[in-house]
Amino acid sequence: MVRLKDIAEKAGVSTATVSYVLNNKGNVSEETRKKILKILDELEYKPNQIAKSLKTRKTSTVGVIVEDITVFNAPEIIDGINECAEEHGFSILLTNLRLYKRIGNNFSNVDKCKHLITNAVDSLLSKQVDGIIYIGVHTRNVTGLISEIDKPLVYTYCFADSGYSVNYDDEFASFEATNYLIERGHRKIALISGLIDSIPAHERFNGYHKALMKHQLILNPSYVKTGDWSYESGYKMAKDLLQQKEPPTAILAMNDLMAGGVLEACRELGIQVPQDLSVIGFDNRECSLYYTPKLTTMDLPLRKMGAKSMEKILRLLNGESETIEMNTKLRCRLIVRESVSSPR
Amino acid sequence: MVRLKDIAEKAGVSTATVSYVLNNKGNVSEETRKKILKILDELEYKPNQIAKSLKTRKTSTVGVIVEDITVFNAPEIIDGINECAEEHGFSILLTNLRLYKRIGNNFSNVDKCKHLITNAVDSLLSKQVDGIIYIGVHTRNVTGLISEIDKPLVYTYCFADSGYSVNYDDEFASFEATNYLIERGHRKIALISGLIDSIPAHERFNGYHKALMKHQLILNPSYVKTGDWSYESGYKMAKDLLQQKEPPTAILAMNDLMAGGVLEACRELGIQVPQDLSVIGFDNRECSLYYTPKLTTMDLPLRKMGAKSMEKILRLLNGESETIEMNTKLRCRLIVRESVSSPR
DNA sequence: TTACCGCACTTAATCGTTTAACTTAACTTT
DNA sequence: AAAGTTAAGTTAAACGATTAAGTGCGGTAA
Repeated sequence: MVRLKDIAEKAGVSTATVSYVLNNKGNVSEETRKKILKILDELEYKPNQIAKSLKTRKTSTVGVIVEDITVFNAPEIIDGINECAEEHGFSILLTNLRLYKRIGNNFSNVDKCKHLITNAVDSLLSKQVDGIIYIGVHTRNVTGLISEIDKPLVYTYCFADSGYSVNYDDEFASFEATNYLIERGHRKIALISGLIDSIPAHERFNGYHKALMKHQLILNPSYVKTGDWSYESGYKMAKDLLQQKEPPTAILAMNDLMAGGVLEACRELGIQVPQDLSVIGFDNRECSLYYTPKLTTMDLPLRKMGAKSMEKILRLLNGESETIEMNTKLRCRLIVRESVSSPR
Repeated sequence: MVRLKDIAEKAGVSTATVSYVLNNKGNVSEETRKKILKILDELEYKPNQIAKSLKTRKTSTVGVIVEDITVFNAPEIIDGINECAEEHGFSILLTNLRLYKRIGNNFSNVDKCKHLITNAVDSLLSKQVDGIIYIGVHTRNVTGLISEIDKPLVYTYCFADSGYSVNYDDEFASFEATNYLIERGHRKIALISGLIDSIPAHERFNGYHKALMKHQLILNPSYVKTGDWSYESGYKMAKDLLQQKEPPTAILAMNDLMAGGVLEACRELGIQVPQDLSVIGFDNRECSLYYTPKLTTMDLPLRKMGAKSMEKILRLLNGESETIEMNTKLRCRLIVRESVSSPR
């Protein structure tokens, strides 16, 4: 291990001078600087960031808490964080809560959940991270799960009543998808919703409704079905919808899994997609590319969300809190593939 | 920020005593201990791990370098690392190389690749990680990409000629899959290989071959096709195979994507799976669950690989290098779903 | 009585940096 | 010539922990 002191001794100067050279500070003659630079290179000096951090009280490290890293979408968000962090010399201290494996899918055990989160936060703070990004699972409101901390904190992919957050614009995305179908000539557009008690389900419903209204179309309640986000529920709801006396000519599913179920139902019922029925999904999940036909779906700005979250952290650290948006909503993008056409 | 010193002052003792209480060391009377514990709790003392690390030269942090976190399988491995790390009070400093986005898929630019890795390693060493785990993309040999370091280093999901590594047993997995088909009565078993220049493709071919030999079956060269791991290549090779004069009754694809292509080819050719043709995939990728029919496939021990890698790091730190296996190969597990039956 | 031991602490050095404050010499200004 | 300024360093105190070595005291053994 080569220390600053070793460099200083070899160069015949004080550690302060070496430090000044490393940080481009203070007054150091060109001659001395060159000499030190040379020795630095020769001895392959690598600064000990731990020591530096202790003195400067900055670690250039951001703590990332993710509810479950193996859950769909989390890696892309982390990737986005990583990209922005790296550009600014920051590292990522990752904490995976493994919430699904530990408390199941219903999150009813709020206490245990809170306990896990508190532990994670404490551990990160102990390691002196400069800020924390919390990655949720989109559908949940995490208000109150993290207690006040005196470092920058940004929530992404989840909702929080207070504090900074970064999400995508569910309502607008749903509006656009519906609008796209209408502009292609569809009038009988069905919606397969996810669980009704989630915020995104509400917002997406609103977007659907607003698009209908914009074109003076009446919302037909028998065209709105509620699934539970699963493939099977999409299959089931599609059968319901398509066996009505006046079936829809298009179905907007609130995620790609349910859209997959719709496609399977169509195969069974002998309905051709997109000739007889147009289908739009949501998420641009990888599998949507391997459906037959390839699914037209909404792509989520996941990397951008990560990058934006990190950017907020950096600006917060920079004391720019006045000028930072509390809740940022990023735009989704419709990926046009093969599952939509004009109605016959 | 509450420091050890603050606790000591409030308790009327020296910082040493407080430190001894915190670390359960030294001689401290029960009375003093209780008093300190109480104050520790009252002031919500959180040790500064940076300071502790500087003194102890241990950070309880493992650096994880992943070639691309958004690539299939990486999150599960990280999850496994995380689980084991957490159990032992370790944190994960994550470095995502984003190799695909930066140098494309061919990895021909070895220099740039090496440069990125060297930077990542240096950065982690600067932050004084106790060890490093390198997560590759399975198909590659990464020998020489990381230069010698004097800390524990474990490769997983990739091959390295020297050093510690953790992988799964490709050959045995392929042997088992083939054997399963044979035991169900198949004799005409085709193989759709991935790119032939990769280590796993070789090993899986060997497993396939050995299973045939075990049952005195002759390897029929026209039953072995080489794809490039993509859905489309699976589709194309399946068409080749199925339009031969004597088509196979079963196809083993070296990944789920190509198996998906096989299923699509079957739909087009009016071939019923599994009645007319049995199909086995490899990877247990999420999409395989949404194929029609649901795909029988090989599940990879990803979490276990992560956990095992972390375990090796810990044992290496513990000075147990004598007793640690250099290359660990973990078993895969066949997931039986709906795409295999006995031949007619 | 003296020597020794163990208990329950304290003292102070240390880990590898940073940085405010100081020093010294050379140069400028009046 | 005296005073002031500047350049190019050095000194030494932090940062918040750990820990070897030291201290003082009461008890025990020879």
